[in-house]
Amino acid sequence: MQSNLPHLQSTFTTDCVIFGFHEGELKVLLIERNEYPFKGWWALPGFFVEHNETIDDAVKRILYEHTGLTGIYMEQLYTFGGLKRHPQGRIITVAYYALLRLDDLKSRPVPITDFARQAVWHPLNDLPELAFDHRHIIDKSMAKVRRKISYSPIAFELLPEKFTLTQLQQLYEAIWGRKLDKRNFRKKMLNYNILKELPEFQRGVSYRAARLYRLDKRKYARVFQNEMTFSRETNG
Amino acid sequence: MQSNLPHLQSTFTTDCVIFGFHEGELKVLLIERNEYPFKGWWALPGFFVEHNETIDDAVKRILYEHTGLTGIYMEQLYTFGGLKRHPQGRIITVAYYALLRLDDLKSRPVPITDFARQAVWHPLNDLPELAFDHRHIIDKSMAKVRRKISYSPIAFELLPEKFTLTQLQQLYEAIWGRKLDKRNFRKKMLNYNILKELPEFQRGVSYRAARLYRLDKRKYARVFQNEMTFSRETNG
DNA sequence: ATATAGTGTGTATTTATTACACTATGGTCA
DNA sequence: TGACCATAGTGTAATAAATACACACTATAT
Repeated sequence: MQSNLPHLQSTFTTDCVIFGFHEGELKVLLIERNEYPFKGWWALPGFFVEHNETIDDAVKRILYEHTGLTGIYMEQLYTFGGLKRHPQGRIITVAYYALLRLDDLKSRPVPITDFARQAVWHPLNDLPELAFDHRHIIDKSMAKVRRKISYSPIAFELLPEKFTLTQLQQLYEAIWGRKLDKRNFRKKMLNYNILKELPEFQRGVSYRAARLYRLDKRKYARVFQNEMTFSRETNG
Repeated sequence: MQSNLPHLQSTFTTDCVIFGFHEGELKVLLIERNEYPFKGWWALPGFFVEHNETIDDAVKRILYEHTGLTGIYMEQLYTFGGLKRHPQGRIITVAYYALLRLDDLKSRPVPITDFARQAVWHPLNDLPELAFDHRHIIDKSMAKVRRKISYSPIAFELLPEKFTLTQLQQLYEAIWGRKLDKRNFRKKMLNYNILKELPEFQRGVSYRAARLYRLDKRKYARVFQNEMTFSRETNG
C-alpha cells in the first residue's frame, strides 16, 4: 500500500422499504418529496450516504428519523444502478428493507423531515405512482420477504411483542397472498417450539378472547441456524 | 423534474467471485494485483464501474476479460461499504458471484490484464490471504450458493453440458461439505424430471462407464418458478 | 481369469403434509 | 338471563416425502 494515492469519493444513496402490518394488511411508509428531482412525488425514504458513515448506519439514520425508533430489523436488499434511474446522472442506490412493529408507532406522529412534506403509511396493494425506480424496489423487497419468511422467523418482527396465532396466520396470509388452513398452521407453528404460550388473553374484543403468545428468544436463535421450512400448502 | 441540477457522479467498484468446479473441488478465480493499493496481493477480479455502463455490464466485462466467455451465469450478491475497506477513501463495491463450466475453459489460457500479473484458479478451501475485504466477500458468496442450490438448479451452471449423476452428486457434496446417500440422491434428482437421459456414456475411464445426462431446458424453466426443495439429509 | 473401481438399483420405516368440520367461549343485546 | 354472534380452538386419517441401508453388475487393465 502506498501513501500518495488520489483520494476518491463515492456518491450514492440508500433507500429503505419500511414494511408494517396493521389490521391484516401490509403497509409501506412513503414520503412525499419536498425537493427536486421528483418534488411532490411519493418515494421511499432515503438520502445520500455520508462519507464517514457505513451504509447500515445511514439506513439506521433513515429509520430513526422516520419512526423515532432504533433497533429495527433491517437487511440489505439489492443495489440498483440503472443508467437512467436518477436525472442527475447515474447514482446508484443501495436498497434495504426494514420490518417494523407498527403498533409501537401508532401513538407517535410520523415526523416530517426537510426532504419530505409528509410521511404516510400506504397499503401495499394500493400504492401511488412512485419516484425513480422505487416501485421496482418495493416489488423486489416484497419478493424477498415472501421467500424469507419460509425459512426464517422474520415475520415476528412485524407483530407486537404479544400476539395471537390468528394474527400470525393473517400475517403469513398477507405476505403470501393465500389463505392457509387454521389447524395445519397452528400445528406446524407450535411444533417449531419457538413460541411461548403466555397466561394472557386478548382484551377488548366482543368475542372469545384468543390466547397471546410471544417469541421464545432462546429457541428462536437455534431455529435461525437450522432454518425452518414453512410449507407451501395450496389449499384454501 | 428540473433541468439545472448539479451533476453528481458516483464512483464505485464491482468485484466478482467466479466459481468453478473441477475434479470434485470448488475453485475461485483470483488475480495477483499489479497496481496499488494491494499491489502483489491476491484479489477478486474487479474494477471501477464506468459512468455509462450498468453494474451488470461491468461484471460481464470482468467475466469476459478473465475468461473470454459471455453468457455466464451471474448474480448480484451484496454491496460492501465499510469505511476502512479501501485505503483511498470509502469506496463501496457491488459484489457479484458467477458460476462457470470450468471444463469449457481448460484449453484456454487465463488472460492477463493490465491490472493483474496473473489469474489463477484456487481451491476454495485453500485460499491465500486476500486484498481488501475479499475473503469476506467470498465467504458470503459461498453461503449464498450453498443456500441457493437447495431451491434452484444453479448447480448445473458449474457442470459441463453432459454430466454423470455422480458428478452432480459430488458437486452438491462439495458445496454442502457433506456426503449424500447415492440412492436417495439419484431417486430425488430424477424425480424432479429436469434431467434428460442421454444415449451416451462416459469415455476414457477404466471402470464401468456412467450414463450421461443433460439438463432439460423446458422443464428446468418450470422448476425455476415452483422452486424445488432439495433435502437436508444428515446421513453419511 | 481375476482384481479393481465405480455404476446402478429397491424396500421398509419414519416423518411431514394435507384435507377436512365441529364444539367452546366471551361479549353483546334484546 | 338467555339467545346470538363472532371468533377461538381442537384431532384424525390419508397421502406424500425423506431417510436408512447393502449388494450385484460391468468395463477395463493386468
